[in-house]
Amino acid sequence: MQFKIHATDGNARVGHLSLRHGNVDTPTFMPVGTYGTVKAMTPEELRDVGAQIVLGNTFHLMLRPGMEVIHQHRGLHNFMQWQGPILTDSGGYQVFSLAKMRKMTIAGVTFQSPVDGAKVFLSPELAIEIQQQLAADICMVLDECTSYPATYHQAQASMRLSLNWARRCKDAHNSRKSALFGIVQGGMYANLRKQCASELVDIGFDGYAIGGLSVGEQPRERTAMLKASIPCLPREKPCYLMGVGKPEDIIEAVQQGVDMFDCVIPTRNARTGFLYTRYGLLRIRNNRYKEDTRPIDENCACYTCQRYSRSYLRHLDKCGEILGIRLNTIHNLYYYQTLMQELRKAISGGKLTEYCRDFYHLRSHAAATVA
RNA sequence: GGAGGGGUACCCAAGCGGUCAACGGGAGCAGACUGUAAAUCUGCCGGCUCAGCCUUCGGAGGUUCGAAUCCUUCCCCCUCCA
Repeated sequence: MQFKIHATDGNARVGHLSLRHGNVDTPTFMPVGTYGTVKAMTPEELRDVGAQIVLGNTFHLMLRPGMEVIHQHRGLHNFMQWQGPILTDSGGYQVFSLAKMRKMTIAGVTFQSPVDGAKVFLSPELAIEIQQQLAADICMVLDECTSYPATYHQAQASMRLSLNWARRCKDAHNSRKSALFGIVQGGMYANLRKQCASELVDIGFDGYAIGGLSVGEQPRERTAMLKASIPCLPREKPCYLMGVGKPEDIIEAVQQGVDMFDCVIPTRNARTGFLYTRYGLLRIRNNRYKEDTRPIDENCACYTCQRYSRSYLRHLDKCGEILGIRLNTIHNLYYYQTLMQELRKAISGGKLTEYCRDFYHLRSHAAATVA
């Protein structure tokens, strides 16, 4: 893996990531494809929407279809027919999201499978082995995504466990074909974040992620954690903010120096009729769009906006038609990719501040326009 | 013509003397989703001067302290037999 920074603007930077299956321009947004598919999208549609790299999930894929099947396809790329780069999450998020159905020890996590209820064990070593079998371009260490709120002691214990696991992941990682990223934890405590970041850097990773955010905290807490963590990380390595976020969250984090993002929001919200526009959120289910013949966003060049009216999309949503989900997803992903492209352009041109100002300005005048 | 069954809020549908403004669904309206157990979940859904009151369970009348629930009668639907 190679990472080159081409331009900076404040803490923000534009870079280029060379991975085994292709290249990625940063800051980048990675659509989430937990089960080996970005829901409702074909790989061609993903590419057309501008995605350069997608996520897969260790935990879910090891349960279903299981590594035997993936192995028969010689990896996840062939299996899902996405030939671009893939980053796999380790299962650390499931430690958080499936908290009611797992038990943790220093050795690893025992989950109750959400598929059939069976006991499933995941350790740092296993998480890496599986990600290597998936042929991920970027593997993530197994971590504990600390829940929120957490006391200082809880956050500290959680961070220590994640560090222990990070070391073991580093030891287990034996393939030069994939990169390995460490993950900063530490709850909402700046000194824990700093400590965790420093110790990860001592271990040495190809890139560094900031995890355990967007778990219920206030935006200002999140920013504070970014400000605590990022300066402790090597600037020449990619910085990945996990699971974030909404457009405004991404803009904030890019200004802090984050290079990579992933989030289910554009895809999940597309399925529930929340569409993103430069003017803000548009809830396509709302009655006000019943007879609205305009596209979602008149300035959007996506497949959906080039063809379909708000009225039609609302109709599809109301009828529960699959096409509605697909068209909405195409739009939201296109919006996100365009946002990233514009951010890269703004940084390259040294105009990030202006870009951000315009972003918020358009939104503040949004309500009327989206109507 | 004869014998049965039924008419409940926008729709379907429970209730069969009080705890019923009336179970459930659906539709409708609004909201939420941040490394996806999510094409999911939540709230509202007769009216009002809203911790109370008013008008509702095909129509009209009656019994009762009290009825959507019992009786009488009328209207309308459905099934079977002639």
